[in-house]
Amino acid sequence: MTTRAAAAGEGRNARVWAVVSCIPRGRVATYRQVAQLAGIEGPSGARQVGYALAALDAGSEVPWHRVINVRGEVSPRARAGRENEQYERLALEGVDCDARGRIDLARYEWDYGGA
DNA sequence: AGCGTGACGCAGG
DNA sequence: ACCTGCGCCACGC
Repeated sequence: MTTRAAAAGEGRNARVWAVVSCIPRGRVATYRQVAQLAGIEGPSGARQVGYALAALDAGSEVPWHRVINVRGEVSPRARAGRENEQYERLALEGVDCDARGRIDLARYEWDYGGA
């Protein structure tokens, strides 16, 4: 599963995790946004972020649940069950989604420039 | 040194 | 608004 990526040796994934850790509670950021803040520019930057989060270790202090896709949805993962956890964690922070499982980005998207 | 794994975003229809 | 195809990089074995 290629997890536990660079637990000690920090590479690009650590960069992503650092950015995600900066997302305020009650806010969400898109993969694309995290990629940009992490300095990963490119058409597939968001994917690189997804890879980095996928490599995150369970029990990590990184608020990975605050990262969603541009549609305002939780990206479907390989392992079923975790997806629900993400929505649950967000709900605990006051981030709700509609019946379709979509989060209002206009309302919850992290505005790093306004803080 | 090479292959498989893995949480996306955009353009086009 | 929805669906489909394509591009992409880091890490473990």
